[in-house]
Order: sequence, then structure tokens, then C-alpha cells
Amino acid sequence: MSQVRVRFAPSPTGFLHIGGVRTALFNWLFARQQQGTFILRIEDTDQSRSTDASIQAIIEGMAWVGLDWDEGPFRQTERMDLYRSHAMQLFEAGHAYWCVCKAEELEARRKAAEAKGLSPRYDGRCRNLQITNPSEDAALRFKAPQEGQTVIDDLIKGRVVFENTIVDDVIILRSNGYPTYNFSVVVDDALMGITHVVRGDDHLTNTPRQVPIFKALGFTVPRFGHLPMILGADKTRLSKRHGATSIMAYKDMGYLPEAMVNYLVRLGWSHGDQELFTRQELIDKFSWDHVQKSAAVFNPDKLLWMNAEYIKTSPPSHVVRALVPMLEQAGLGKDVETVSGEWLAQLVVLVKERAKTLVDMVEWVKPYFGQTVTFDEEAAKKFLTPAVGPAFSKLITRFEVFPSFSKVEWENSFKQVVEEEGMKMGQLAQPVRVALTGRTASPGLFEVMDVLGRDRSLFRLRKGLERASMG
RNA sequence: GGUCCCAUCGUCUAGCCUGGCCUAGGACGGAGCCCUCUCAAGGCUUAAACACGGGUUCGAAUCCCGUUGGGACCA
Repeated sequence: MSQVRVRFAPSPTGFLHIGGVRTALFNWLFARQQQGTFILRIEDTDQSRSTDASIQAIIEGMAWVGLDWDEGPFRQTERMDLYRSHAMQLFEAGHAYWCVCKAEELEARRKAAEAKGLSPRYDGRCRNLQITNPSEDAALRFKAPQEGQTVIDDLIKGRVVFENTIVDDVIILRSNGYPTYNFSVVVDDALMGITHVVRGDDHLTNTPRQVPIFKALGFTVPRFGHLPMILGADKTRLSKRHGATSIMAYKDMGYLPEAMVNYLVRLGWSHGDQELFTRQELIDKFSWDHVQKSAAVFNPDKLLWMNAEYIKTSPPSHVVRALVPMLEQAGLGKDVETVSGEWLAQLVVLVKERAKTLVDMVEWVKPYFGQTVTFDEEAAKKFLTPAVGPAFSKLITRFEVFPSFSKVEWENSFKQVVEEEGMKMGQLAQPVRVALTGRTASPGLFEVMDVLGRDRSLFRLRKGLERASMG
């Protein structure tokens, strides 16, 4: 009967970062599993720091990792009337009062309290003044209950109890008429019918301030779930200092969104010993009681490993789709146009277990475009020497007999030449490798020739021989 | 300062609720070996942790209390 409704509510003050994506992910997973509704809400109340570019970045990031929302994006700045009317509703019902204390006074009193070792809370000075028509710069405060407890049965942390005496009367409407964070979230979550508020655990201690507001407004209080933070290697909150924290930076670094999603979900959630999950498995198996309570350190090495796993196991055509834009960026756009999708897929298969990222893959794949290949000078100098000339020309003669490439036949011929010349495999393989790819490291020679094709392989071998005879 | 949260290998974690199967399992990373035409990939082996102190119990990583350490919020 009670349909699950969850939301992701980022503030648009920069790019969409990894921690945000993970929060969104847990919400999305839960919504999809419960066949509920996932809502995107932009918390742009802080206008000085919010930008449209950031909103675009959020949308772009969500799209990249494949998190689609069912409602929204809503913007708080479009909902100001709602906050004001609900604030006034509280005032009229006696749940809120005008406070005329000046910011400087509050600051001074806070400092004084701190000096005396007391907690720096609002002293309730205006609480019973019954101000009805306030001056211009009055703020509206919520009259928080001063007795009893607020108990939160958190989805992740379990039962958390707060004494109401510790929460002071928070401002809900600033003197400039803008709602405060603690108030606007409540109004939005209530009005949007959010059933489960799942957010970072930096909001845990805000919850006892928010729960009484739900109640005073006459709304049912949602369930809460507070996700632990993501830390950098030095165990401090993840920030620019730790390298890339923008989700889109990982796209640029050649990560597959599926790998990113898998890694991020596993960071804090587990299902026994399983590491790799399809998206459907994630949806089916996700559960709050296997979400870790403690903060987790972001481990780029493991993410890299996971990305390599996805590169190896994803359908080649899928990898091609992600790879092509990167090839274009690398200036290979023209070359990509002249080849078929099938051939690109073959190319991906050729290098997929060597590339940990798509950026790696671009490098691995470069030698296979174009008729000729650029030699790595050091490699050519070392392996394309006059000494290999005889074996080289013999090999070419043998290959030329074949009308097309055949792995078995070519490999047999190759071994024959090696034997006849009294060489070791490696003595011929490395020069051939350099001739074909320009480098000393490559996939297996005959896989390389397969991708290159008969004619291009022969062409490059002749070029290699030329170079070898030059010495 | 007050309130709240957290605590298993370097890291992510399983186990904890419902004590014994835990001489603590898996994964990343590390080390070693194997495979091998190079580089990878793969296979095998290996080092590495229950923060500390009390209690409860025949028995505690698991339950209780405390300490310490980290973190969040009040800003």
C-alpha cells in the first residue's frame, strides 16, 4: 500500500562528486527494487553558491551512470512560496515565533556561552515575547519541544535516541525571507511524500531538529537512513586533494559507468563475498542491513581492477561504443570512419585484457590503424637489425604463398622458419612484433596478424625488413 | 565544549543481531612460483586484522561496561 518514494537532493555548487553518486545510487537501487519512485531535487536555496552549470553537471553525471529519475528535477528556488506559507502556518499554529535578536548579539552570546563551557545554543530569549508584527529583519524560529526524546529508527545505524533538551529553536525563515536548510528539506520531503530519507550521515544530527517540524506541520515522519561517508587515503573526507572526485572525471579517465557503479555500491554495501554484480543483481540483492555503518576509504586500485574486469567481460560492441568517442578525441576520427564496427570489436577483443581503462585501450589500439606503423625508435634499433634479415625474408616468402591469413598455417610456417634458422622463438618473434606494431609489447603475434589482415601484415613485414637491412 | 555516530588484514569487506562450525573467510594491492613469442591476462602459493581493558559465560570477533582513537553536527 505505501509506495516507496525516495529522493536524491544535491546542491548545485560544483560538479557531481563520487559521494553524491553513491547516495543517489543507494536511493535509486532501493526505488527500483521496491518499484517505487525516485525523485531528483535540486537544493539551490543557497543562491550565492548555486549555478546552472552545476545543475547541468548533475544531470550529465546521473545520465552517465544510468540513474534515471521518475519525478523532477525540482528546484527549491521555484518553491519559495511553499516554504513561506508553511512557515506562516507554523507561526499561526503557535509552533513558531519571531525572533528579533541581531546576528551580532547572537554571535556574542554564543561566544560567551562557549567561554563558560556551555553549549552554544540559542537561549530562547524571544520565545515568549509573542511578537506579532515584527520589524523588517526578524527571523522566524521553530518552537522545538523541550522535553522527551526524539527516537530515530535509522535504516542503517539502527535506533538513535536524542534528548529534546539538546535541540534549540532553529531558525526556519531567515530575516531575508529565505528558508533555512533544515526547514526546506522538511517541507519538500513532506510535500513530495518521501517515505525514506536516505542521505549522508553528516545529516544524522540534523534529524532530531527536523522530526519535530514534520510533526508540527501535521505530516507523517518518514524513515531515515544515514549513509557513512567516503574518505580519501588519508582517512579525511574525500576532496580535491585526493585526486579526482568528480564523477565525470572518471568518464574522461576511461572508466566504464558499470564499473563505477559496481565499485561505488560495493563501497559500503556487501552481499557475502561477491564482488561483481550486474545492475539487475544489484537491484535484486540490495538491502539496508548490509550497508556498512562506518566510513569507507575510496580505493582507486580496486576501482581500476574492477574497470579492467568490465572491459574484459563486457560485450566487445559495448566497449566499442564507449571507446569510439575517445578515439575521436585522440585524433583517430578519420581512421575510425573507414573501418567497420565488426573490425573495431575484433580490435577490442585483441587488446581487452591488456587495457585497464579506455584511455589505456586507445594507446593499445593505435598501431592497428593505417597502412604503415610508426616504429618506436628504441625498439627498431634493438630488434630490426641486419642479423634478422635472412629469417625475415624467408618468413615473408612463406607467408606470401598463402592467399589469406590463417592462424594455424601461418603459425606453423613461422615455427618452421625458426627451426630452420636455428633460432629461438623470441629471436624472431620480437623483430616481427616490432615490424607489425612498432613496439616491443603487443598481443600474440598471430592475433595481431589476424586483425591486420594478410596484405597489411605482409606490407609491414616488408617495411620491417627494409628497416632491418638499413641497420 | 556539548550531542550523536563509528571501530575485523594497508584498503574494501564476510562473520556480530540468533555466542561454539573462526587455528577469522573473500576481494584489491604486495611477495613468490607456474604458463609464455613480448606485454598482459590466467592459475597456484604466501605474508597480513578481531583498537585496548574489564566483565558475563564451560566458551566471545560476536553480549554488557569502560577506555582510547577517529568522524559528524551545533558554526
